[in-house]
Amino acid sequence: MATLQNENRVSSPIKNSPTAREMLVDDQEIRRALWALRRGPISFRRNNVIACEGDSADYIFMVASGVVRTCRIFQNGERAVVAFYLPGDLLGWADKTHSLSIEAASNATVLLFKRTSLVSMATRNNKVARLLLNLATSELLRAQEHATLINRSAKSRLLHFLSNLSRRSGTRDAIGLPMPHQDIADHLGLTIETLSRTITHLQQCGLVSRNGPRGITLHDARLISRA
Amino acid sequence: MATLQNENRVSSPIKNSPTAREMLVDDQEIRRALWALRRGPISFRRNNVIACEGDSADYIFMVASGVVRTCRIFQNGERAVVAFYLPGDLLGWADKTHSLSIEAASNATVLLFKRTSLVSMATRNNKVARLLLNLATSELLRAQEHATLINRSAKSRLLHFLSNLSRRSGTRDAIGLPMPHQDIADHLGLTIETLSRTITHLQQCGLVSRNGPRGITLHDARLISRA
DNA sequence: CGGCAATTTGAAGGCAGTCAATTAAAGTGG
DNA sequence: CCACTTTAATTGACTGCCTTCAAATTGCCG
Repeated sequence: MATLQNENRVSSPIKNSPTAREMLVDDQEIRRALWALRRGPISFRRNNVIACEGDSADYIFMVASGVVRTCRIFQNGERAVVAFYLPGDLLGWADKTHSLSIEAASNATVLLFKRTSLVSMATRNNKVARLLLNLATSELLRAQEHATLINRSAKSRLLHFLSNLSRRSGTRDAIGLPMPHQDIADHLGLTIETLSRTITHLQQCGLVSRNGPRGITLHDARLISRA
Repeated sequence: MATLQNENRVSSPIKNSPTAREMLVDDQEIRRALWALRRGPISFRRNNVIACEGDSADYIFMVASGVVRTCRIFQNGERAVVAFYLPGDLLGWADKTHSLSIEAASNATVLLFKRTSLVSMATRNNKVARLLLNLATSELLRAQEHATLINRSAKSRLLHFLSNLSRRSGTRDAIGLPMPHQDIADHLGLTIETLSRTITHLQQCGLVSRNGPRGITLHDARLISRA
């Protein structure tokens, strides 16, 4: 399909950014140092609010299990899901207050870190400093990458999302979508109807197949970033 | 115009994030410390490439004058302008290589900072550490804010862009657009035709007025974030 | 003044949105 | 375990916003 090959980049520029999980596994020393600062884990059920827009951003969160989303609600009731966070991801960077609400997209458990503690530890341990900078940088890259979807078709947006999710969650083929279609639609700037139709379309193109409404298998290996 | 009021947020959650310029002005000590590390300034003419996608990200850039843009080119020749950077802004955060090309959107001069030098200085001076973290955080917020435009109308996108540009450039009313329409269109995910039509539309609504093709005056004070 | 680039305006078509109805799945209580 | 309720997902017909293609106009710089 010509449109497809043209619209989608085969390579992923994010591949050089190790996930939080990878970096933490790499360095036991840092893990132990950070572990001493943690609060939690705290459990949240799906759709529970972890932090509100405007709340003081005293804590940084790390997803331990499940999926967490950041949202903005507009005055007309529309919602934008800015990002999803998977186990190992760190979220909640902000200067003073959270600019987005933080919510559990599935049942989830999260760890809390006092922001000032992280910063002061970073000034004593430059491995921690590099880790934090890398984490912030990789989240910036993800956000910028997501922003490039603004002028792309529904098909492109969905393929981008699926291959990203596949890579980040570490599964090479079958993806069990851990969040409802409405969340994905609000993340990609589509309606749930268009999302459903686009999945069907990709299926007809032979790019994906479905295992029930929440199960999707990516077929085209080019769409899966090589680890 | 009901649609307008509903679609656009009156408040800007970014207002709490000081710009690089403000923070640098605030603290002479940090300014002097960083100034010692600078290379440059280097001048670039409009459309000159400052760094290519894939280049080793050894240096962080600070805009001294003019406007710098970060871009991605797709295989079909389409371009996405991910962000614009104004004087005082820091850009080029990356793990190992730049994931976007960095180009001069107008004639511009930039300063260079060796990334490893910045990081090691941050581990010695926690004011510098906080500065860097704040700068990275505020850029993350801008990128996330931009990503929320993905499901909004052309009018919303343009108003968002204009009020942001007005606030960041420090001008309260008349904005001299420092970049061509094509750059703005590629940034907002629109065509230049739609951009032009949308400007005309805003003018007919009485929200803006024009002083020539590059000059725009915002009328509705609600759209200008209060400093 | 001439030539080129940038912007504006017009007309027609396409992709995604809206509205509405159906089907499937998940949660609840008996 | 099954009937019932509620939520989530799919499919269809139609509308609308933005794009595409084309042409005219303006502005800039030699």
